[in-house]
Amino acid sequence: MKEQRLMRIRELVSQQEIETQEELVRALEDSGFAVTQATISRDIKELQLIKVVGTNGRYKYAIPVIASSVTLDTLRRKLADVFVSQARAQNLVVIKVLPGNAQAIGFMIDSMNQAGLLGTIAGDDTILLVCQDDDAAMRLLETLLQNDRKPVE
Amino acid sequence: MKEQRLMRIRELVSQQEIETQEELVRALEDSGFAVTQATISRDIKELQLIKVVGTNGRYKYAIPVIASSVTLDTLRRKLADVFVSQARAQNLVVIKVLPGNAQAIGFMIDSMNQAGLLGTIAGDDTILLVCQDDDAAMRLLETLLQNDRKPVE
DNA sequence: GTTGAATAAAAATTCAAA
DNA sequence: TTTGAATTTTTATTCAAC
Repeated sequence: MKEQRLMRIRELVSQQEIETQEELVRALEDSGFAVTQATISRDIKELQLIKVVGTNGRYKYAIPVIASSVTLDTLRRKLADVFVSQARAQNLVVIKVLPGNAQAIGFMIDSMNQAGLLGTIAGDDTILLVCQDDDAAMRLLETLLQNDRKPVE
Repeated sequence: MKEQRLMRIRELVSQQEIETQEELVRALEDSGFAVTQATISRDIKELQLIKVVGTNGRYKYAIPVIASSVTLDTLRRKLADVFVSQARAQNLVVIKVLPGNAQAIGFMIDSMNQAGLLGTIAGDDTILLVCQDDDAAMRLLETLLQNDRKPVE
């Protein structure tokens, strides 16, 4: 039942302006799901829905852009597809990819707003990642290239 | 004073994990800004910060991806830099750009989650945008290429 | 227009239960 | 593991002041 409810929540949130969890409770009721605010609060956390300010200045729930486009996972997969080599020099990381792919990957990395990553420059097949310090650079590399990891739990 | 505070909030939020507004109040205090939670609540709304679920399962404030990276404006500027030609055939839009730039632009367009845009395919210098219908295609083109517009107000 | 104190409103969590 | 009732915590807003 939970699965269906979660799906319905996504639908509802993307279709109509849901301002509060209570409102969502009511909308779900209309859809045949009887739950309380407590449950909805958990659902929202699980779905990673966010509360954004709409054009009318009021809050509403929304599906985050990051969830719909650039996830770490899609980035890793894409990177794995075009990856050529990787090197680190202190706080700098240089990643080489197949020709023509650097900009797209660079942009994806940029979009992730990784902590400790100061900036990204991409040419045709090379991406330069400028990190805050050596440690941040190491962590970033790990994060990006760790695409063999099994989901936890 | 408010301006500086807003900027500092952005900084704080992107640098450290701020879980609640009270925490932000304290962090601001350390930075020399004395404000209450009420003000922070307004600031957060104004900055359109969102509360997201972090990797540790706890909530934290964040700058929304759409606001921090791909705005329509940055996309238009970038597109203007590399734009070569544009054509529409019914619900399809084909944009030609300088060699090696199609993927990055395609990805940016994709990230914007434009309504009516079903999908994007990018090669080396060509981007194909598949829209819901002719109208959506026309509107998308307008949106993308309208880089001569003065900021309102 | 901006703010804080107080308050209302909303959301997260605890705790017990199934 | 999932849930609701109750509760706590957090956040938004009201209202007065500046």
